[in-house]
Amino acid sequence: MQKELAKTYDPKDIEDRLYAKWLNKKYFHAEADKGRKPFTIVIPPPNITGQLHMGHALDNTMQDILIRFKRMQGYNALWQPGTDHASIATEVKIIQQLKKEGIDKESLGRKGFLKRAWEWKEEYGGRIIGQLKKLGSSCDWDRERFTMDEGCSRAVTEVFIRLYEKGYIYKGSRIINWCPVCRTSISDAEVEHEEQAGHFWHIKYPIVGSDEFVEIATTRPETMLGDTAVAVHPEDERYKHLVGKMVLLPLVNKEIPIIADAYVDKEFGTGVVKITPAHDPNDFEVGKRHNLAEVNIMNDDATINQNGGKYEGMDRYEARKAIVNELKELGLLVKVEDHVHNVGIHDRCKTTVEPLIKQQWFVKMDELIKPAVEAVKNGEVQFVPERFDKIFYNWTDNIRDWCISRQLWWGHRIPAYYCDKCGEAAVSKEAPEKCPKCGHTHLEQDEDTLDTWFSSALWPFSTLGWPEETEDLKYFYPTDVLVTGYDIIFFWVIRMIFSGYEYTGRAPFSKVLIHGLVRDSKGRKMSKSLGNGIDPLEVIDKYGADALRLTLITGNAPGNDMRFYWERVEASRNFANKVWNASRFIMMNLEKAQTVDTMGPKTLTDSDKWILSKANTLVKDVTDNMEHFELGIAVQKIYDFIWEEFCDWYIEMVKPRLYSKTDETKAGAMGTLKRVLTISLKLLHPFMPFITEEIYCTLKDIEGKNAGEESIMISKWPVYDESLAYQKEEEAVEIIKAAVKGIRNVRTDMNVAPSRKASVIVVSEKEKVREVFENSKVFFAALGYAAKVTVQPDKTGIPDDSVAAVIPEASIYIPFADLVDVEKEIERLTKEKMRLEGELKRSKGMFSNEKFISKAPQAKIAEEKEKLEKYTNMMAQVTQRLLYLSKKQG
RNA sequence: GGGAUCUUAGCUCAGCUGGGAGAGCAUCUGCCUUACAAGCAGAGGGUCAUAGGUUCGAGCCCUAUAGGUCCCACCA
Repeated sequence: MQKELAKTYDPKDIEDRLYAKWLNKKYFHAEADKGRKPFTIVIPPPNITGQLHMGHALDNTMQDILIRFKRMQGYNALWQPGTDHASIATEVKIIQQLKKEGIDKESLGRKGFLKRAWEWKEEYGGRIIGQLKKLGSSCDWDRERFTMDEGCSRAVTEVFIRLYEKGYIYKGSRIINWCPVCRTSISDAEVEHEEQAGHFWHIKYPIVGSDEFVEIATTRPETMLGDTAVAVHPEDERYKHLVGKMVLLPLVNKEIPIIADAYVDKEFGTGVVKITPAHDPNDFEVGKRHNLAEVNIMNDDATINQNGGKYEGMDRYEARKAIVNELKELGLLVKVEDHVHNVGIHDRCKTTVEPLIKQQWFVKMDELIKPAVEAVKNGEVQFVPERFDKIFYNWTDNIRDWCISRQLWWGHRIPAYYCDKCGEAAVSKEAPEKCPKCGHTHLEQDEDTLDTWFSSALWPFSTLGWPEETEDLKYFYPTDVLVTGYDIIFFWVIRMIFSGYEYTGRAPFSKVLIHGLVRDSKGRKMSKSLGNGIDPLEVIDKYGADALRLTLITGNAPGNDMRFYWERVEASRNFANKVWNASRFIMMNLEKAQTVDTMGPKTLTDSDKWILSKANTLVKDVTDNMEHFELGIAVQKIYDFIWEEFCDWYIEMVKPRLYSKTDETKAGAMGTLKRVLTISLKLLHPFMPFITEEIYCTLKDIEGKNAGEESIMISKWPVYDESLAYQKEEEAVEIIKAAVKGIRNVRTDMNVAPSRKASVIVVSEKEKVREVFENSKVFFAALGYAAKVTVQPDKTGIPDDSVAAVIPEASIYIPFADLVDVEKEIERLTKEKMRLEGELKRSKGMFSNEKFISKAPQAKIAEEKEKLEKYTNMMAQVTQRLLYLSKKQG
């Protein structure tokens, strides 16, 4: 430990060293301990492919603040860390890597591919963990987990089997979202919608046995290859007579029926819809209702398959062109309109999703979701801010079954085994020895893996040992808060909630703290393609982790997006520097005092009591804000207190006492400085862990006491102390502050050189006020640039050429013989009078309103009364002085 | 089409259950005062989007309007 603080604050000097110390001392580690109350947060596991971005930095800073706060409050705080295997993201990465080596996935085979993937995980999977450490995250790294580790995998299998046996997991041939680039199915949540400018092609389908046509309009003409009907609304008079007839599907030359279905909107397009059950979710439903054939026309890479006849092998967009051209040649293309429509794209690769019919595994959601909805309704799970429960309901109210199978290799392989001989499917933890139906001994496991969110959904309890009833699970579960961005409520939060209820019978957490996105300075999303991302590590490197953390938290309300500005980081760094230097000042004096031995008894002056009282209130307010997750407000209060009250006022007030050789209250000043600094550091620690630790530890060393406490992060969070509520002293110091401000204003107005001192005469009729000034002369003189301070009850002996600063309780006169221009002084006081007139008007207005007096709460009325008195008093003084001056002037 | 949210100082944003408008940055003025120029002391700048309503009292609650952002939704 260093004996004193370095001259200038350099985060690089301290951050890594302190983090290593914390790790070394095992401060982050938590063990189940029935004697203590737990507080648990599970980290949203970052992808192993991930690099720390601003979103992570914000998310994890918030979690670290909460966990450090609770740890200091005495909770047995566990921040459970880990990473996510991120099936698609990782698989894509590996494929890219292989491609560079000229290897393709298929030729490597499943086994070889997985070997490569695990190697990749070992090499890069820990990268983001190291970055989280740079940020200061106090995760219990001894407990680091991975969604594909043994325990989590066991949980996944367990859940799959339970749901299967309950009938909630089923395999079925349904329409799903297919990504032709990733060659896998994806869930609804993974589809983004994007408005695209497209076309509306109007096509004529000839009616069999007549010369008539029906005209249909489509945005995707290529799908006509898979049409198995044409539909009209049952009550559409225009087409009623056609229902039951057949049309000849052009190009394919197949007869398909005209059916009636209420799904068709009479007003839209031509009122006639082509039905392609295999490539459109709506048409799929219509097809089911009317027993239509499902003709799949596409291969997995979205090229046309053999069902497309001569278009076979063409890409879907090539085929579209070719088909439109041919229709035109045949005279069947009526017109082409511009049309803006929503296109589904895969959120990972931005490829246009193709709806396809495939055999997939699904989770039946309707029953499963019920307890989750109930939990949010009755408040067992609360979103912060509350409004996000609406987003939650919006999703749960329209829930559809969850497609969980993926045609990928990297992930949890589905525990279903198929008999080679009879095709029977068996779902079990281990591969069955023989087919339960025919006894055949050769079974093949399902090729598919599970949606990556299937395992993340179990994260709050799988990481604590579930399905085993471990001590950890019993003690740390349910967790307390989940902190995450609003962008993954659907993917993750909802799935964790229903999973928690289904498998553990309880909500996985009681609070969900939602934050927004960190955008660039222009308000755009940070993205790789725009190249506008800011690397948190670069910020840490330039300004320190504390500055980054402070920047991310200040001025940010839960659920709201924020913009990133370098200027704001700079401001945060400046604050860190402020704290550093104030601490340095205090330590220097503490050290000096001990050697010089001029310390008297620990007498506290008004100003000591004032700052202690302020600090005490701060403790209460900040604690309260933190309990309510108002982190931005909390840190703003700490910031203001430290900079304004503590540094700009208290430290300045205390200087004359420290520098004096005879002041008997010196020891009280020292004690107060140290005490308030300690409180401030503790309150600030969750937000700025490094700098506070460095100062705290150094401070201890100098005094040589409390050697037992070796780190601020395991020190006790301050609590409100009734005995420190010095109401009277607070008021007294506020009077002095007002007087000092008044003098400073007057001096600036008069252009008085800063070096010039003057005597100051304080006039107040009130004895108590005079007493306050007498008691505070030491620092009042220093802050008020006074050579000499006189306090008196009346205006006796005040030179005419004085300027006056008027505060509610007193008038302060400063004689500036050569400087005072009486006319100018009159002008200044007149301005002040006008201001007071305005205040008085407002105040009197309230009291002339009978309803205010009869209906407003007593406290409010008393408050207003006091103000009225103050302004009346000030008004009297200003008016008197003006009168005197103008009389004197003639 | 449904829903959420925002509109507060030049810029970016706070503003807890309604009780005299705040911060950071920027601008202007004066200071290298021995903790800090990454600083100190001051100043200017806002009919809190608009129009109504509730209330003794509205930036805050209600209604409507305008504009922005976002989410959800099967309109071919």
